[in-house]
Amino acid sequence: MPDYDGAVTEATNSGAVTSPAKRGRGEKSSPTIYDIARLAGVNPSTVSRALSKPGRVSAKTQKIIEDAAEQLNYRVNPFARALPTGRTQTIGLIVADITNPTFFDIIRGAETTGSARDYTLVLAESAESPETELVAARRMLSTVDGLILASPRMDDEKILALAADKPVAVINREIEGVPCVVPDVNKGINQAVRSLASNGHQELAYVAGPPQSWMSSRRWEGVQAACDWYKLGAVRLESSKPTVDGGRQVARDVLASGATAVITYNDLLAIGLMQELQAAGMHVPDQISIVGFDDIFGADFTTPPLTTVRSPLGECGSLAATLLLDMLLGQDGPAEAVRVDTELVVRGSSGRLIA
Amino acid sequence: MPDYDGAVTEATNSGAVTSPAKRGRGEKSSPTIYDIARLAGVNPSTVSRALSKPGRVSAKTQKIIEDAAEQLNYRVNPFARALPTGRTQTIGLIVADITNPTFFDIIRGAETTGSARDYTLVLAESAESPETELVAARRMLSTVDGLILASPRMDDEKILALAADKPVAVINREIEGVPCVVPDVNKGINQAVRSLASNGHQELAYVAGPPQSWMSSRRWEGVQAACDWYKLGAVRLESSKPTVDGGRQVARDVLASGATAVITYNDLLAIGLMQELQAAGMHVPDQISIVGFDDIFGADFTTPPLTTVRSPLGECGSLAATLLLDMLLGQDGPAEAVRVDTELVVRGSSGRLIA
DNA sequence: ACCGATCTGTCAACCGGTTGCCAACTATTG
DNA sequence: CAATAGTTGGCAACCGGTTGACAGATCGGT
Repeated sequence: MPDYDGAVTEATNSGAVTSPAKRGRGEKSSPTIYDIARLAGVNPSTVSRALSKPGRVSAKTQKIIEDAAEQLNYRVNPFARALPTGRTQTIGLIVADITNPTFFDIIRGAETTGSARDYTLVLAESAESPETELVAARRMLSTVDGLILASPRMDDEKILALAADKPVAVINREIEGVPCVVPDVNKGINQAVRSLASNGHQELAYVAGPPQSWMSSRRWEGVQAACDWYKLGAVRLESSKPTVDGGRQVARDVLASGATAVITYNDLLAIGLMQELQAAGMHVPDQISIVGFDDIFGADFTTPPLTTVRSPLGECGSLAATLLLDMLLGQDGPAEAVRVDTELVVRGSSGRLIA
Repeated sequence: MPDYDGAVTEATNSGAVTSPAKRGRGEKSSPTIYDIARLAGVNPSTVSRALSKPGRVSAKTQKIIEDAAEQLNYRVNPFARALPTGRTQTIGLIVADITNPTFFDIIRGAETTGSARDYTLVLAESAESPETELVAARRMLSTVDGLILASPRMDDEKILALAADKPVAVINREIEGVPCVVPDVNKGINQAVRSLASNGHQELAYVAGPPQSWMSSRRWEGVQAACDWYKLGAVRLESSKPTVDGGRQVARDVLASGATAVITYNDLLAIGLMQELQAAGMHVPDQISIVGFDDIFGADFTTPPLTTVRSPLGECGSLAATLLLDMLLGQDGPAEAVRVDTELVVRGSSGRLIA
């Protein structure tokens, strides 16, 4: 069965190198259902039904219309369809930072899942700013069928307001009444802290992420709880930004804290921190152990390779897209957050403390 | 002056957690120019002109209408606007692989430049397949005002066919009649080969990228020319895919080639190659020097950090977007490809050959 | 005060689909 | 064979802006 939402056929264009055909009136613009109707000898509305409402027209007419459509190489005009229906076959995704590898897998997961169900992904970034994020979200909301917010920085109430308008799914944050996909950090954190404790560490530092980050708070809580259990001291340090550079800047505070093990909000911080500590002559992991979060691209390039708590980010993106698309089909979102597992990936940046 | 293309105002929504308002008829859907017209006591067409054709209506009426629009928190319906005009205020970007860091900066560059001129970026990936790329391009073309192809894999003629339809800009490839942004690899390659020659290398291997990659061929040509000049032997090796994994797989061939210096099509290959060679006991750079391409995120995380020929990818994305947007304003594209400079970034993975 | 030029707002058609409603047609059944 | 139920196709209104054509209003110049 041909797919009128994205048919591909060889255009009989012999490589003219003029400027693109202007959309002027009377130009040879793309065929419409009216063209098909004329060719098939039926009413345009019948064509519309044949192409989008399966079963509404008789098999015979259906066939005639489909043949005519194919002959004309017809493709629906998405705007004409969107105008009366509001449906656009697109979903929006807003990430905090396009160049942060953490989001790569989320983007790909959402894109792949969306494509598989004939939805196009529209991407925007918030540059880690709650305001920019809200602007982007509002602008998007009018053009997409639903929205995925990955690690949103704006307030819960803003998100709820958006969700009241169109379906919204959230990754890396839990909000009552909005479908969420959240890595359950406790398992991974417990593994990490246990591993550090068994390697002789007694004082641990957590380098936090952006203050608006819900996930950063959860991770800190998880670290505190695990440290309590394993009888480690835990101190929280702030970072200026959740990037490699932010990690370098926080190195001073880490040293000053006296901790021998560090868990950072994300891998970028961990990498920057490790670089700076090594530049200052510290030995990782002999003198200080470093554990990151997310297992991003590049985490295993470092020397030593980074120990990290892996979240299945691709799966998060894919799950969020699935949740969203199911909601678009009229299903209710899940009653509570969908949790995915995290796990410790032990590499070389953590290990026995050599006093 | 308020911006009706993306106004943000506090919605007076008190956090109801029901499912999103359905787009049913008669719902409290968003205000239209008809609502404004009624409120302002003018004709809808006047409203339309006031909001989009500066100068066409009197200052007084303009003011009245703008006030009414603001009062109603009006925002244009993009579909209604797109239907008669064809303009959508979006540009499409197709990349070969979303998770390849090479494209991160391109994406961000295009996104930033687009946003600054009130265009939204729509992203798709081709998964390195010419067919998928064409499908994605065709699907996009009907919904965007223009298209950027980053490192396209499809044939020139296909691209020309697309370009005949809507403005297209291309990155990392040169096609007669289509505006292109192309890093001029020769400068960087010359620096690289000279550096390698001066470090005692005599046999060099180039690890090629995907066969459809125009840029891979240019790089190979550049390497050949430079090796000729500096009197080095040059051999070309094929990779299965332009990823870290592909780099690992080609390590065997590199060793078999007897080359003491390797230039790879991109950094991912270089990183994988280096990992595999080191795992096999080789010492980088004492026994073999490795030079990558692009200076992607993470290239400096490796041990030793990667020497690489940097292309200003962010600038490429930004330039391509600028070219495209200028064409949308009616300007002609540049007569020939826009070239940006490349330069060698010397890090630890290349150096003196210790025989 | 008159006249043409310019400005400003209105009318109506249009972009290309979707859909409620109705009439005609087909099939089923008594 | 007629009555009834179920299908199928057509008509026309509608989604929300844009725009060419035009007429009334305004204005400057003489």
